[in-house]
Amino acid sequence: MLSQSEENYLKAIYALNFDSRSLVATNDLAFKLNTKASSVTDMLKKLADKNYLSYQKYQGCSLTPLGLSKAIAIVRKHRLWEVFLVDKLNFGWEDVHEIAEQLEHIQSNALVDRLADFLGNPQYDPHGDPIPNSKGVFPLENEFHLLSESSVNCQYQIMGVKDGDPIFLKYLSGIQFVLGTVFTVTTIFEFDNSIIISINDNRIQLSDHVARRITVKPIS
Amino acid sequence: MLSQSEENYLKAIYALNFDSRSLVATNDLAFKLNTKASSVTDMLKKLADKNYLSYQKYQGCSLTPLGLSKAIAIVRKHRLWEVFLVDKLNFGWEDVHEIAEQLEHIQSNALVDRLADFLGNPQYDPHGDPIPNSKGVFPLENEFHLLSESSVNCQYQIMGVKDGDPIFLKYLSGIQFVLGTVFTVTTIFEFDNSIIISINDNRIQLSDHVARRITVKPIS
DNA sequence: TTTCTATTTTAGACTTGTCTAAAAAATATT
DNA sequence: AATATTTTTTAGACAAGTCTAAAATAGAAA
Repeated sequence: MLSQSEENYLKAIYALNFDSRSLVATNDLAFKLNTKASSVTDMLKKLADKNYLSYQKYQGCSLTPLGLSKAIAIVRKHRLWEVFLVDKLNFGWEDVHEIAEQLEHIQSNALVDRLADFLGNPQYDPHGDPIPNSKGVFPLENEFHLLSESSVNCQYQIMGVKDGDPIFLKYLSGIQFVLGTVFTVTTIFEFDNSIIISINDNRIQLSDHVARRITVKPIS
Repeated sequence: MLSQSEENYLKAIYALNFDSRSLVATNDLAFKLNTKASSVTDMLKKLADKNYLSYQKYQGCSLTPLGLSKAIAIVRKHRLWEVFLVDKLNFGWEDVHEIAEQLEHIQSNALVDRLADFLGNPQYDPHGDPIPNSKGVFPLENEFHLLSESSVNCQYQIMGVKDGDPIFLKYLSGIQFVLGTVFTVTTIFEFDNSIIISINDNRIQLSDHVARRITVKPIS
């Protein structure tokens, strides 16, 4: 059985390295978890002892299959609860992250599975992030890509936002830029990668910073 | 802000003494919380410092208004989540307590209030326990109960029938047993729970089967 | 009223998760 | 290659919450 802290570490390691390409650095984890590197070192030793991750002094860590499955289970819970909060309780999508951070630690397999059924086994959460099934398998990937990789004069639909910051989300809602919105890329400025899009005749300029955090789907 | 442990202590004190009649003993709390008396003493000091309860060495404790309102808020959350689990996720009412014990600690006023709305602001949980509203006020108790739970020599008025079967209703009218009828319980036979009532000097025997389907109100 | 017993508190220790400050290792710079 | 810088670990401390064992108190019995 994992403590909430331990679960948060596994989730953070997964988030920093979900493609399992390289090792996760102690400092990066400390930053992500808003804690100190020395605390991270202590926890990594403990989780390595429990076989949730492999860890070599000074080299960083990576999840074992056991740790990975735990991390994915937590992600599944988090995203299902977000769907519940938005779809059933009518929360705004920018307000649900903090509550889901708490709900994701509730321990009960039956609860998660029944919740998923109740919600109609959704494949994506309100931010457009994929929800793994009870076996940890993610829905098949589609042709989504980042807005920062879009092309001039193409039409796209916004499918997800890769940043939970409420201020950012509020900014997007403010400019009518919400999940499902259809728009056209009008201009791309090479020198800073900022882009101009048009949403029903409104032209809006978005920085590269913003464009890198938005997932879009090309419209046929 | 209260820790989960602190919340559990407040809830346990409330449960042991919700009529605020007397002081709660350290040992009783230790038993209820499945912990040791020494741990309880430590926590009582801390909660008294924070003004959630009043505590005198060797005398026991009782909740302050602040502590009481916190305890009631936790009870509200617990019972609302139980309704959610049973009504929406189709859990059996005997399986929900453990999960609700976890959910009751989720911190978000908006969540509780929206959950209550979503559930239709229920007044009772699946076990029949009353659910306080967001201000901590419990639903008005009505003194109705089943005729099968009546006492000998008490006078009652019939308030409802929990069975729509026309033959049953016809039988009741036949013995003058209609809504509003006042009667006295004369005898209760322990061996089969059948009872004898008298309606203006007529004595009538009713089976437990019948008594379980009739709601009564005690007369002053 | 004194003694016995049950309850409660204190004292000191342990675990978890965190911290600061200093030491060690890895990496970058010159 | 030697030095400087950054990253990471160690060492030691602290708060929360718990425990055991011993001491203090309250209430009951003699």
